Amino acid sequence: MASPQLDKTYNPGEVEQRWGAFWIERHLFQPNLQDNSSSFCLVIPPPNVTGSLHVGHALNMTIQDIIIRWRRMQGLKTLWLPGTDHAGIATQNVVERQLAQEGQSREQLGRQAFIERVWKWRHQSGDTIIEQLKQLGASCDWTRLRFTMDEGLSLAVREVFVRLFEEGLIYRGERLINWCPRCLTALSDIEVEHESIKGKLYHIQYSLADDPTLSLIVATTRPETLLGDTAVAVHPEDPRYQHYIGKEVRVPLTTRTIPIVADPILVDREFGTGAVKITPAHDFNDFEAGERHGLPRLTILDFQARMSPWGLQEAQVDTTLRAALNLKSIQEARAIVIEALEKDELLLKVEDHAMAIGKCYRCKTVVEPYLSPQWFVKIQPLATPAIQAVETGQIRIIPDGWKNNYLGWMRQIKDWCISRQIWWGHQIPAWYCQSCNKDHLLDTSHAVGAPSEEGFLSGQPTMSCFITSDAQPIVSRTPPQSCPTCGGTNLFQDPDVLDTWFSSALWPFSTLGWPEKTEDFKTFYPTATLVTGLDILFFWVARMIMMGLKFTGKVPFRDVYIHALVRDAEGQKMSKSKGNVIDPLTKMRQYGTDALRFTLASMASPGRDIKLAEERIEGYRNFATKIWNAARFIQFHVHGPQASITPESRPFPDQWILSRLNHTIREVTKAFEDYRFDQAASILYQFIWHEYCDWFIELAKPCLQQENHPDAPATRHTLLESFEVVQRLLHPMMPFITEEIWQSFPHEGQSIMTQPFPTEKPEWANAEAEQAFSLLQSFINTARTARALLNISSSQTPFVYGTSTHGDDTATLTSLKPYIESILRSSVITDNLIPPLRTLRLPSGHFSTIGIPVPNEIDLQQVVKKIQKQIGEKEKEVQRLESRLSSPDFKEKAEPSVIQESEGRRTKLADELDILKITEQQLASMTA
RNA sequence: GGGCGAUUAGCUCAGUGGAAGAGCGCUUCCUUCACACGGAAGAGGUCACUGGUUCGAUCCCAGUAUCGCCCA
Repeated sequence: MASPQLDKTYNPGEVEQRWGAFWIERHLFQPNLQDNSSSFCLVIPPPNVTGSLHVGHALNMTIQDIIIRWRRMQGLKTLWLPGTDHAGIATQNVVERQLAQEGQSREQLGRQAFIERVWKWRHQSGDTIIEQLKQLGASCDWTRLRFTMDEGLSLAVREVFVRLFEEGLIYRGERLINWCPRCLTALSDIEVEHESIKGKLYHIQYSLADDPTLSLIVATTRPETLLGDTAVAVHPEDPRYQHYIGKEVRVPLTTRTIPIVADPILVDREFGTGAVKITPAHDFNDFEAGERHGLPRLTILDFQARMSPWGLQEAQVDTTLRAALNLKSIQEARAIVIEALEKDELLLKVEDHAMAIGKCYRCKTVVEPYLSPQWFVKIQPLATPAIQAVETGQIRIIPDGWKNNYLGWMRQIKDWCISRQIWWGHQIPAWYCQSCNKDHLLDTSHAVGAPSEEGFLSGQPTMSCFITSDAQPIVSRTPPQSCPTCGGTNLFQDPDVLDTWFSSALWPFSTLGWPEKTEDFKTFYPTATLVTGLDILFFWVARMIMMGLKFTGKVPFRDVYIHALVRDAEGQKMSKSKGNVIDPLTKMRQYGTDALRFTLASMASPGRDIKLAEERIEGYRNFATKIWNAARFIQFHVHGPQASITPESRPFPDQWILSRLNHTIREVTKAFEDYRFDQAASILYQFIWHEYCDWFIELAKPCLQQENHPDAPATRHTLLESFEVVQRLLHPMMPFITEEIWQSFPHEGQSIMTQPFPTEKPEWANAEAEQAFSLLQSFINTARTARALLNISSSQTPFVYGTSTHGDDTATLTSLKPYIESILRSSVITDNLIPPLRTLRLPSGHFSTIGIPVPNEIDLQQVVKKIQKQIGEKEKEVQRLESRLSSPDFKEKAEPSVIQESEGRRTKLADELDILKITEQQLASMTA
C-alpha cells in the first residue's frame, strides 16, 4: 500500500470517519468461526434502545473496546456482541409523554395501537445510539446486533418463564409490593431508590375500647394510614404496656376497634412511645407483623395512591370524614386527618424526624406499598448456586471489594416481583380460561378507586381487568387453543408484561441463540468478561449469574469488571436538570475520539468515581498531536538506506529505546491483564512522550540530519520498527490515530487492528544501555540546570566539563560525547579535570561532576543562594541518615540490603555535599 | 441505623513498611532544523487528625472528623 504523507496537523474527525467505515466494510469486527484459536467473547450491556450516548456509556464501551481489540490482536477468536434493551417502563414513559403532547393517552389508543406506536418510536430512534457507539470506535460485530424484543430473544424469555413456572420457581400471589402510582405498575425492591428526608413523628392517642379513660400513645410518621390500622403493637417485655396486651383500642376517627398485640420484632422500645400501629396493607414491616398475628389487611389507598372510598367504607371511617377524604392524595389526606385528630384532641405531639422514602427509579415518584396479585420468581434456589459461583472464584469480581457487596445482597435476597402493569415488554405467557375463572376475572374499566365486586362482565376482556390471586393460569410457550380443564376456548392472556431485567438476565446466552444450540452459543458461551457499572450489579449482573447457571449449567462470564461512575469536575452526578452533563459526542468532535477514550481509560482507577474535567481531555488531545508529530518527524527522516541488524550491534540510542520498549510492552500487557487501564494509559503516555519523543528522537537526530552518517541506516530501521510496535501497543486505546499512522507507514496487512499485539522481545532488553542512558541523562540534566541557574544559553557555554571518580563512568561518558554535545550544543570535555577558575561545578549523580564555564558578566548572588539551599537540604538528609545508621536497633533488625543502601546513599550525599561546598567557595571567590 | 470506600502538590489522581509521584495549572527562559496542542528549568506537600504496632509508618492496626456510595 502506498504511504501518503501525513498532513501537517492531525484531523481527527476526518480520520475517524474514514477508518470507522473501513473497518466495517472489511468486516474486521466479525470473528472467523473457522479459525481454531480459542474464543473470547464480550456481550455489551445493552443500552436503552431509544437512548443516546452519555459519558457513562462512553467509559463502559471504551473499556470493552480496549479489551476486545487487545484480545483480537492477540490472535483470539473474538466476538463483541452488541445490542439494545427495550427498557419497558422508561420507553413506555417516553412514548406516553409524546402522546400526552398530542392530547392522547395510551388508554384511548388501546394496547395494540400503543405497542405499534412504541415500535415506531423504537425504529425511529433505535439506531441513534448504535451509530454513536460506532463513532466511538467500538469494534462490535454489528452484523449480530440484538434487541431484547427480537423474536429469538423473546422465545428465550418464554422458554425460561415456562420452565421456571413448571418447576415451581415462578408463582403468582397476592403480596405487598412496591407500586409506582404514576407509572401505575409494580416495581421490584431494587427499583426503589431510598432518599433521606426530614419528616415528622406524630404522637396519637388511641383510647382503650372498654375503658376510654385509659389510652395508648402511638407514634407514627404516616398518620393518614391509621385509618387502615388493624392492630397496635407493643413490646412484650415493656413494663409500661404489659397490662394492655390482649385488650382492644378504638381506631381514631373510626368506629372500629383493634387488638393490642405483643411483637418483639416490630417494636423498638426506644423508638417514639414504644407503641406502634400496624397497617398491614400499607407498610412492609406491618405486613409481616400482620402475618405473624393473623391480622386482616385493610386497603385504604387505591392504585393511584388516593384515598379509596371503598377502603374508607370498609375501615368504618366517620362518614363526614369519609366524604372529605374521598379520592384525596396522601398529602391532602394527611392534612385532613391531622385536623380531625386535633379537633378530637388526639394529636398529642409532633416532632421532627429523619426518615427515608422510596422513589420510583424511573420517574422519581414516591412509591407506595400496594397489596396486589403479582408474579414472582422464587429466588432462593437460584441464588444459592450464584453465591457459590462467586465464593469459589468461578466468577471473579474486579475490583475484589465489590464481591462482599454482591454476596451480602444475594444472601438476603427476597423473591423477585417480575410482573409490570405496563404494555411495552414481553407479555406474560399465561392465559386464563374465562369459564373456569368466572369469579376471578374482574372488569375494572369503570371502577373508580378500587376494583369492583361486580365480577367480570363482558365476554371480551378489556385492558383494565383485575385477576385475583386465586385465578388458575395456563402457562404455555405458545398461545393455548383451549382450556385443558374444561376445553373452553375463551382464553384471555395475562395483561402484565415482564420486568425488563427478566429478559436482560438471559442476555449472555439468549443473544447467542439459546435455547437453540447454535454455533455461536457453542463457540462463545460462557463469555469472558462482563464490563459494567456498579449501579446494575444487582439489577443485572446477579440475575445473569442466576439465570445463566440455571439454564446453561455454566457461568455466563468468568470475570465481572466493575468500572467507576463518571461525575463532573466537582464530583456531582451528571444530570440534565443540573446542566452539568458532559456530552461525549461534543468532546469527541472538539478533541478527537482517541483523546476522549484515552482520558476515560486513564481515569478508570479501580474503586473510585471519575471526576471528569475537560482539561484532561485537552491534555490527551495534546498527546495525540505529539504522537502525530513524532510520526511526521520519522516520515521525514527515514528516506535513505536502512539496515536491519541485530539489536546489540545498533547505535546506543537504538539499543536503549528497544530495551525501554520491551519493558513497556511487558508493563502494558500486565496492566491490561489486570484491568488496570489507568496504568496502561500512564505507562504509554510516559514512554511515548518522555522517553521516545523527549530522548530517543532527540538522540537519533544527529545521525539522521548528517549526510551519510554511518549509524543512519540502522537508526532509520529502528525508528520505523520501534514506532510501528508503539502504534500496535497503543492501538487498543487509541484506535483511530494509530490506524492512520500505521497505514501511512510501510506496512503489510490490511489494518493495524488485525496485526499481532506486541510481545516481549528478550533480545531487546539491554541493562547496560539503560545504565549508560541514565548517566547521559543526568549529565545533560545537570548541565541544563547549571545553565538555568546562571540564566545563560547554549551559545554562552561553549564547553561542558565532565569528570568522575569512576573510570568506567568516564569511559561511558566519553563514548556518549557526540550525543551529549548534540543535545547540549556544547563541546564536552571528559578527559581533563574541571578547571578550578570561573567554573560552576555541580554533582550529577553516579559520582560524576560536571562543570560549566561562567561568563564574566553573570550576577552570581542568586546562584550562591540556590547552592546554599541545596547544601542545607542535603545536610539535613545526611543527618537523618546518620542518625538512622547510628541506631543499634536499626543495624540489628533492618534488612542488610536496606542498611547497605542507606550507607551508600550517605556516602553519595557526602560526595555531593563536598562538590557543592567547593562550588560555594568558588562562587564566593568569584563574586569577591 | 448497618456496610463499604475516600481523605497525598492549587486542581484531578497514582503509589509504596525503608529517599514523597504523575497529569493539568503556576513561575522563569526559549519561536532552534516533528511538535507553542511545543521545548527547557523551577516553585509547590506534617501524605485529614489522635493513639498504637515497628529499628523505621503516608503505607499496617484502633479510634475521631469530614465527604461519598450502597443497603435498611
